[in-house]
Amino acid sequence: MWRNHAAMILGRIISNSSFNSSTLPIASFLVKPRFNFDNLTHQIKYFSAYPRFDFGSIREPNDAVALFREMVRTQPRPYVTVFNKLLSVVVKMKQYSLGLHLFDEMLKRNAPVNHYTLSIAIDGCCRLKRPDFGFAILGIFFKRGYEPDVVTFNILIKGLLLVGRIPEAAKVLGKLSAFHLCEPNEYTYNTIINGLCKAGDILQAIELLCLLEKGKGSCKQPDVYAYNIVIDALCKEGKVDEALQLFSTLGDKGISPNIVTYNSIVDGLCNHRREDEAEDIFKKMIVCPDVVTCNIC
DNA sequence: ATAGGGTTAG
Repeated sequence: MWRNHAAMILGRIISNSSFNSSTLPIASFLVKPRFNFDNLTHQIKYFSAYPRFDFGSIREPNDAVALFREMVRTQPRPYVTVFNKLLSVVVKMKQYSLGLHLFDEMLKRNAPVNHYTLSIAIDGCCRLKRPDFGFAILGIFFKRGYEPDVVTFNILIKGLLLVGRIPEAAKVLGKLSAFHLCEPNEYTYNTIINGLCKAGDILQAIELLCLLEKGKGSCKQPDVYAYNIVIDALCKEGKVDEALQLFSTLGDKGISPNIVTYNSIVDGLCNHRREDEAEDIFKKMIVCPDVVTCNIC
């Protein structure tokens, strides 16, 4: 939908003005290769007793399993970061069950595990819509003497929101400070703002946003992510004027809209037959890179 | 020392 809108608006702009594409600089030609010490690092790695594993070659789940088997029988055993990297690759492939299976194998085989590993595993549970399993893994933290941090709790809160357990997510947020578990950060609040919006409760999301703007919630001012979430939700709800209103206040708040902000606004306007306004916004958007371009020249 | 979390669209 957005591509069609963008193409249409671009067509309008190009037919109304004269852009000169020949002035675009090719900055990379100006950058001469220089000596750097990366080669040295590479040599150290090359001669290291610890084998490298090529995670870039993983194309399908079976590749990950093969690499995992190789890793568990390699001596000396690869670092915990290497296992974490593999788990993370599997989760990014959306192979959550496989990721949890490998995590289970790691525990059984006494492979190295730390709080990163546990957080990745909890993320896998949450994405499978089983935050309860995630909380079970939280138990392993305490059993092994690791401390969950704000990232761990953000993952769990997101997991609860994903299955619509909003009151429990709010309860967890409250306990973070009450039990001195960790200090919520911008990720925490943005996760909750997003959860509220996706559940259709934009009003409560805006309420939280305003609370944060007033400096409550012991958090920094809301960032561009927070505003993007609410602006997009308003647009999708058909409240495009409210979205525009919020959008127009960003400058005063010291927030630079980014490509996501513009995409949501332009899409919202076009979906309500307000192409002229979309075109104005679109023009403002493409002025920004021109400034950088001129500086390079 | 190849590690974990938040936004749109496709």
